[in-house]
Amino acid sequence: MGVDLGSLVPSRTVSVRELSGKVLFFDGNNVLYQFLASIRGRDGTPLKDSRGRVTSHLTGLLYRLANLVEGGVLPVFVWDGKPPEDKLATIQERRERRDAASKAWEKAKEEGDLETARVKAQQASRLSGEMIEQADALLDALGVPSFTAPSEGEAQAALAVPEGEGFASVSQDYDALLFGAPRLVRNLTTTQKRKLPGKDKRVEVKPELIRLERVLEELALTREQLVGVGVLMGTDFNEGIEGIGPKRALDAMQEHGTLTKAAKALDEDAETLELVAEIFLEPDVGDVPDLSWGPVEEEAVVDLLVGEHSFSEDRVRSTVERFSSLDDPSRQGSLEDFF
DNA sequence: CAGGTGTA
DNA sequence: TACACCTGG
Repeated sequence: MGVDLGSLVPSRTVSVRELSGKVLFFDGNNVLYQFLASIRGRDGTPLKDSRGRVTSHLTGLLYRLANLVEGGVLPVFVWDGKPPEDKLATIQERRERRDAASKAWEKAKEEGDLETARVKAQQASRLSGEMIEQADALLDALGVPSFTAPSEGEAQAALAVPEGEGFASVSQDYDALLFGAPRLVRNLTTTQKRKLPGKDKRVEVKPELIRLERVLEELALTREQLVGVGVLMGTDFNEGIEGIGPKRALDAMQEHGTLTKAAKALDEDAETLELVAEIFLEPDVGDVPDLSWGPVEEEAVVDLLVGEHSFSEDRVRSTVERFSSLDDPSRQGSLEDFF
């Protein structure tokens, strides 16, 4: 998922406390997918309500947001609209991979191989339109604003982030940087521990802040060149080149300056790669609507989570209390008015 | 993922 | 108090 820039980009750890009072634009689909893939029982089965419908995305959203809002964060969720045409081939491949994982999961479960079952179950995760609707209804009841992007939520979130320290994108994917997000927060959890993929163990992961300006400075690249690095390595929209990882992609862009020249030097189809670069450099985004936080509608949250999805009422009510900081009426209107 | 509980 | 383990839904 996303472009693997981790080994190249400089970052600093950041605490939730430091993010207090800041407006964070969440890549909603990315965040829900993380919950769906990680909030699971021992054999890899996600949490479900009494009717058998998956609830991992709702559990994750409720508790994650409770911590952040309690810490003073002002969240905004951005959902994916229509996938870009260019992405269709990749999406098709992904569907095939998921189907294969799904079959392997069933097989591993039959054979009692729990570890493999868990891994395959995660790979089989899929986020449905219904899950997004449920999550959006929950946000609405909690007083957290959301909107849908024309296309990629990641791109919309990245470009919605104004200049200024009061704002950042939130996603696990480095793609946000290619789309031009001035600041990106990754690993935004409160307990600083995260389950290792596949293992039933947790490892310390601290939230980190990445500044695009700093990345470009450090790597001595323009944003166009950074996109070139990503495209050479492979993104959600293209496969990448065999034998080219972060190091060689960076070297190639530093040496040749443009993606076209680097591609030619590597004997690759420059035209196709430039088309992929265009997705990042000319993303399909729209205007950011006026945003407002609160009030928190406790009864609506209870109806949804307890009535509809079998959550425990006591737990829900006490968690909803933690959203009270959003009831401040000064937090309504357009973004420029906040700071 | 995050909170709660058991154990030393 | 610290941390491994379990549950939630």
